[in-house]
Amino acid sequence: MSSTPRTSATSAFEPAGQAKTPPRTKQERRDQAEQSLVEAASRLVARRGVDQTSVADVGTEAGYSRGLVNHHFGSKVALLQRVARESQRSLVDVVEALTGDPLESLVVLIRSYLTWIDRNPAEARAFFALWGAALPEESVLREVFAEFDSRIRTQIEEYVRAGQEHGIIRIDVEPAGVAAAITGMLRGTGAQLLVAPGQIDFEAACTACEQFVRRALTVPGPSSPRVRD
Amino acid sequence: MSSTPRTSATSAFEPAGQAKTPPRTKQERRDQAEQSLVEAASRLVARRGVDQTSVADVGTEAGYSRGLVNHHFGSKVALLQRVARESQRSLVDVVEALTGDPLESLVVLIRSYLTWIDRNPAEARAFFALWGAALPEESVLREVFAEFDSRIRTQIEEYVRAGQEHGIIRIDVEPAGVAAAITGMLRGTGAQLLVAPGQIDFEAACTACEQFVRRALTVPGPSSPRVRD
Amino acid sequence: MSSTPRTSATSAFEPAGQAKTPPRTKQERRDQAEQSLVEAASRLVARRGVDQTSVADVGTEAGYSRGLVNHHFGSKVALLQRVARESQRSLVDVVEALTGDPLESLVVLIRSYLTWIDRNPAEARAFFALWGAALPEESVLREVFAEFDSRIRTQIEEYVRAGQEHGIIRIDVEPAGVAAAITGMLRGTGAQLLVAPGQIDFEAACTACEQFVRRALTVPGPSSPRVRD
Amino acid sequence: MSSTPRTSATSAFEPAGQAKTPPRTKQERRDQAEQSLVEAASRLVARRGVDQTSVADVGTEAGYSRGLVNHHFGSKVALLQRVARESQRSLVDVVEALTGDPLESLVVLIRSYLTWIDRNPAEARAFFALWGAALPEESVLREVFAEFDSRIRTQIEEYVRAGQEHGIIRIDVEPAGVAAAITGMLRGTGAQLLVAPGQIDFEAACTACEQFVRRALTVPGPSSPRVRD
DNA sequence: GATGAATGAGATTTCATTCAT
DNA sequence: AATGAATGAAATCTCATTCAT
Repeated sequence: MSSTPRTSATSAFEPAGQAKTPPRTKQERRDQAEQSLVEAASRLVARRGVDQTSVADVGTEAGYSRGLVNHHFGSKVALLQRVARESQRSLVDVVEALTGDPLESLVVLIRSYLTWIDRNPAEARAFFALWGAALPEESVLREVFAEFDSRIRTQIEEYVRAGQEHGIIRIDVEPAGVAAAITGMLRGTGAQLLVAPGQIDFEAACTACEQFVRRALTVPGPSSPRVRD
Repeated sequence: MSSTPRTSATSAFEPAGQAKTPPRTKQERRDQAEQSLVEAASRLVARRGVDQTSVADVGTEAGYSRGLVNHHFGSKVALLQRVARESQRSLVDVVEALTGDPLESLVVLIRSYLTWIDRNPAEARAFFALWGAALPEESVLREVFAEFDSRIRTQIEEYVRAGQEHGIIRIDVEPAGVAAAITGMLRGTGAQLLVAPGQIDFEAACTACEQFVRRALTVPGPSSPRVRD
Repeated sequence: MSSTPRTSATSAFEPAGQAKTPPRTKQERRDQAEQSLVEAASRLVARRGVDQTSVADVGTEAGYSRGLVNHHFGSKVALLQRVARESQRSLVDVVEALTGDPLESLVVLIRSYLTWIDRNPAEARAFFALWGAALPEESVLREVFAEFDSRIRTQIEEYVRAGQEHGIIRIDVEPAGVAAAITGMLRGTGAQLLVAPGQIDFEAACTACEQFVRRALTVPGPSSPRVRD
Repeated sequence: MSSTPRTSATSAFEPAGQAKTPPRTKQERRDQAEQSLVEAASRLVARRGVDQTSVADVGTEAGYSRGLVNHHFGSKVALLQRVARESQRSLVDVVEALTGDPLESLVVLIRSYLTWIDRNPAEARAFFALWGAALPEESVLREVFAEFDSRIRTQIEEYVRAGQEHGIIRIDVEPAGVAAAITGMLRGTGAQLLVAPGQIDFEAACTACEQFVRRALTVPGPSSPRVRD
């Protein structure tokens, strides 16, 4: 997945699709079991939520026994944190794969991310369910997502700053604020797609988000006031 | 808008703060108890999340007995749906109170909403925790939020359409898409404020959101290409 | 109901059918409410059993409030004992109404009782549900039914003894044993009718019970060995 | 029959009495725990009734933890159905072990069954308490007992029919009706023994039941009109 | 490495009862 | 007389975790 990030941002969101062939060594078996458990947990979290998913169910869903989660991860919290981190991979991959024109990169990011949600609703829902579970004050997942959000914003911030340095992005915007707004727009729009899949016109929402970013950041041309779109 | 607390929209964000005096009639007692339970549930959901909040805790937090929630609401789900609906009131109130210039109204909406979150983090966190809990596929809260999100988007959509009819908002934007993008931006930015309160510069994020909307929707002036901001 | 016992044993099992006209005096209102509660309890016990019937449900089913049962009866146990006693009335009435030839009376009793069950399955089921609840060692209803069963058996025993004195019933049967066997046969056959209504041929079962009693008790004729039936 | 404990029918009424030694394999542990739980449930149901027996009590009574019933049976209903089925074994065993003269077999059945009740009042009371709990319309146990009663009646019916074919039982009786009457007599008489143990003369009741069956079914002899008894 | 038997804390819910209205 | 708000005990069931196999 992350080995071909150049071809297209969207390709980073393609399903992994590894075949489940019986591995040889103990370490491979161990890794395979853990991976199966993480994926099973992701499916169940997407379906029922964090607290309605039991470790026994995860073991069974993965095709193993009720006790395997604790055997491998020690506790439910550890499993969830692992699942949360894995569920962030898609966004990290796409953000880190952005190249070229900083402004265009941000526009591509928006479409890539929303397209990933649209095409991988199960994985996306798992991510959002975990993120939603991180919102209460005492959530054990809060730190995981606080760190992660921070990294994403920092990346976007750097793109904005680079664009400003290259004269591609207006200098009268605050990079940190823009990063927060873009990240928020992606999350909030994605969440709406998942809460009511049929009610939102994906293309219209995606286009609007792109317009927001492009028009807000494009340097106003002195002669041609028409913003390209 | 947040500087003029007299308007009804802003007042909707003020804490309720009614004193708990022993009421006379049965109906008053009933109403008071239910209100106390809803507020207690809101506090606990903000703190611990939906599933880590027990109905017994809610009763105790409200100053009553463990069994009162079921006496009044019949089930935990019914209570949560009630809390979810009440937690939406603030946003509904502010959206419905918007008047005057459609574009300015939308900009005001953004600042009002984010300011409300910044100033009422407990209530806001309750709302977001419930919203997060609505994301899994089988969540009993999904329908409540699907309906609610839809209403909010419809309101915003109407503002956009009105602005287009009055020549204040560009006609090359899709009202439904813009509504989804704005709603998403508010939700996602608000959520980030709650996940990592210290890491986000509220003013910068708020300003960026305002810029996104104003620049994306403002009709490009023929003589003065500089978009005001 | 008990005012016309002579016409036919079966008539004693007819439904009471009193109209529920608003009564005048307080005492009448009180009696009417209690009667309504007892009947409601009977219906609910027949439907759901003793422990699955709550006093609140009884009040509601009777068309009153949740609290009326405790207001009138003080406790659930007191209500149940009252319902149990009322549910025994039908059998008591029919047993006490028997007249004429003792052997024929017993045969009539059998058909009357089983017919009552067949025609009043709701009331009958209430009686049997209460009787079933009396079987555990520590049941609060045990004494009520022990007394009642004893009275029924004593009545039957007297019929048998009277028949023996008149030379109509064989003297080589033990009246007490016969009374227990007849009572048991009625109860056990009735219970089967209620457990699996469709599976039992009422007429065949009833006839068999009659044959059992008639043939077991009839004095063997010296010249005509054929037992009449 | 009860004087010859070697026959399999009677042995079915003997207490199980296996010692509780710690088993080796998981399967043995599982079976042992389940058996202990079923027996504990039987004891408690006999003592307090179905609804007054909690699954936690069953676990404790069996010498295990509160949660084991749900671990093994999943629900209280499943446990009760299992207990009901096990409690029927004694009667099934004795009915299926009957051999030889059909009429005498039925007479033996009566004494065997009532004797079992008299000697094993705890197990018998459990069976009857469950049977009593099956009488309400919506009881989850109804089907279990409907099936069971049907099987018993069918067995008895076949005996009657066989007796008629061999000329041992009168042909002017309906086998199905007789089966219902005999089953009912056993149940109802047994129940009375349990409701008021001291008030019933076991021997007299048992003898009366035997007389009922023998005299009702015996083919009237042409030369010797005296029915033997 | 993997299983699953067993535990016991804790969740939701039901409900008999008390008592103020 | 009647209502129903409120309580708190107790029920069933879920489940993370421990541990023997």
